[in-house]
Amino acid sequence: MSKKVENKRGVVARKVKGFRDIDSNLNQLKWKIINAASEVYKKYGFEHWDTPVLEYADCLGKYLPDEDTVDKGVYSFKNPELEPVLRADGKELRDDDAHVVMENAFLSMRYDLTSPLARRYAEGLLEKYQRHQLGQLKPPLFRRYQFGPVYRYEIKLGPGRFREFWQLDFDNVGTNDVAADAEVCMVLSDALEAIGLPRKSYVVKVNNRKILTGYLKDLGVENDLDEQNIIRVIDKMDKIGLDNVALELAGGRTDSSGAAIKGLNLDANLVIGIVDFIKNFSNQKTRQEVLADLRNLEIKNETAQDGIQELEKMDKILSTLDFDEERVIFDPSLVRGLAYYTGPVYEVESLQTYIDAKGVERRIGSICGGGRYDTLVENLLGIKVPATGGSIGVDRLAELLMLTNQAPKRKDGPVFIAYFDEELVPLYQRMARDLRDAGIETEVYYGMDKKKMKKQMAYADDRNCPFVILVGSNEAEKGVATVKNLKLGKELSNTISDKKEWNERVQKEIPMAELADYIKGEMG
RNA sequence: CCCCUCGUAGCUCAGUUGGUUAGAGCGCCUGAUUGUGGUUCAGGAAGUCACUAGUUCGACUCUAGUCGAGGGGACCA
Repeated sequence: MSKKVENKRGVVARKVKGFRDIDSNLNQLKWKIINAASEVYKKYGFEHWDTPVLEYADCLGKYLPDEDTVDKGVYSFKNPELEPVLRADGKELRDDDAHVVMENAFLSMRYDLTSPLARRYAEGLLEKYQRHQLGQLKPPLFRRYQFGPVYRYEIKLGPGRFREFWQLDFDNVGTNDVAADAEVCMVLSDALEAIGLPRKSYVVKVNNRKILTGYLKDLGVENDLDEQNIIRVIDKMDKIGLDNVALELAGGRTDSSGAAIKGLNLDANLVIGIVDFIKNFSNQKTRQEVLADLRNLEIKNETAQDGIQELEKMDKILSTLDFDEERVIFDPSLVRGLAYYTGPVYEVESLQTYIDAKGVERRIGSICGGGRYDTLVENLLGIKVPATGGSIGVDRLAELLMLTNQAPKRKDGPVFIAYFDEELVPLYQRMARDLRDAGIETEVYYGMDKKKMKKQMAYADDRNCPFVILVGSNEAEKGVATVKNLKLGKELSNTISDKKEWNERVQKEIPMAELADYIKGEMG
């Protein structure tokens, strides 16, 4: 560290914990993912929408903060502006003197892209119809894709787990057709392959919540809360294994670190029933085999039978389009933790592994998720609007590509024009403009230490510039530019130790008028 | 929030049972080369050993607490 300097303002520049600065390399990768997936989404007919980062807290879901702080993982605060309080019918609430009641509403930063979608959709309906007519309304079909940052106040941060991260969603609102669910699986698969994941390096896992829900009903689980708790435990299957799932369903367990995890204390028969169900599907089977197994269970519950039929329909579509088990499998033990899923659920698991810094082989795990959520809009409007969609975790996927060395190579920097003389600055700018007009990314040196050619070269090298253009008084008089090929120089540096020879082989004088054409030709 | 491990130069890390002046590699800076990135060579700067208190003649080293990081767990719309 250099000498300690007193900070006169007393401010320490620092990044907020859990948030990230993203350099140009990571940005390159991130936008490659976004662009490739967006093209696929568009091809399926989804439209590009954006919504604001801030929403009214009550529109975002079940989280209604009571204090001016982050609540249950959602960043929330009071709007500094006073606004009218609205009644359920959209009219302004008034007090006894007919004055509009004003308040500072709670605002929240979005924690996913699905809730703002529900808000947008519901708002559109509310504008067109009075609330009392909504009951008879056939909800219109709306299909959009959207990407952007979402925010969660995560308590424990870890690799690949941030408080600001990007999602890449596509959704169908206003359809109960299971064909749309089959399509979601195909979109996810196509998108991942467009991004560059090889076939068989990932698998889309599909299940239907209705099957488990119905099965549990047969076992006597009627209560929604019990069902949620059971689902949450089953969701941990991958992580903790079947035996520990059984323990958590029953009396609880003590994990390897010695921490006690309390169980759900379910009835022993119920636990056996659930474990038996999951056990059936612990081995990889074909979709047909899974369907046969499900039918053989002879679950009486109608909801469960619905779910099985929906899976059958999805299988028919997927099979017709040659989406075989290499891409999409059925896994009845897949549940996903989220409460709002009502039917088909999907999750994409990366099958790739990597070796971490300590030499341990690790798996990447889930990179996409999705499912059918038929009650999300209902929570806002009171009318049932079926919807289904999926989402790619952009940051997770970017990390996967980095860890498995599939990230694109570092991009070339711009062509770099070195500085020699103040009088030549207009010429430098002229050259830069001509190169840019020819479609070449070009930069003129503006650094503070212009006197030092070494500094300029080091800067260009740092930026991974392919060419440096040197025009001093010698070149200016002759009407030429010395073009130095940094990339070639890098290659030759292994074989040449003499500086002069090195420069001679790597540099060329080019007439000013031919500069753009020459560089264009060299860059291919 | 719970458990474990760790905190020494910008980075990655050495540092003898507690002993006098805390080291290396990489990076950075200067020069050989005042018009040139690599390589080579010669030099140089840089650390309150996370912080606070305690034990001790003496603490980077031991103890406690605080803060921070990593790993595991709980949670995860």
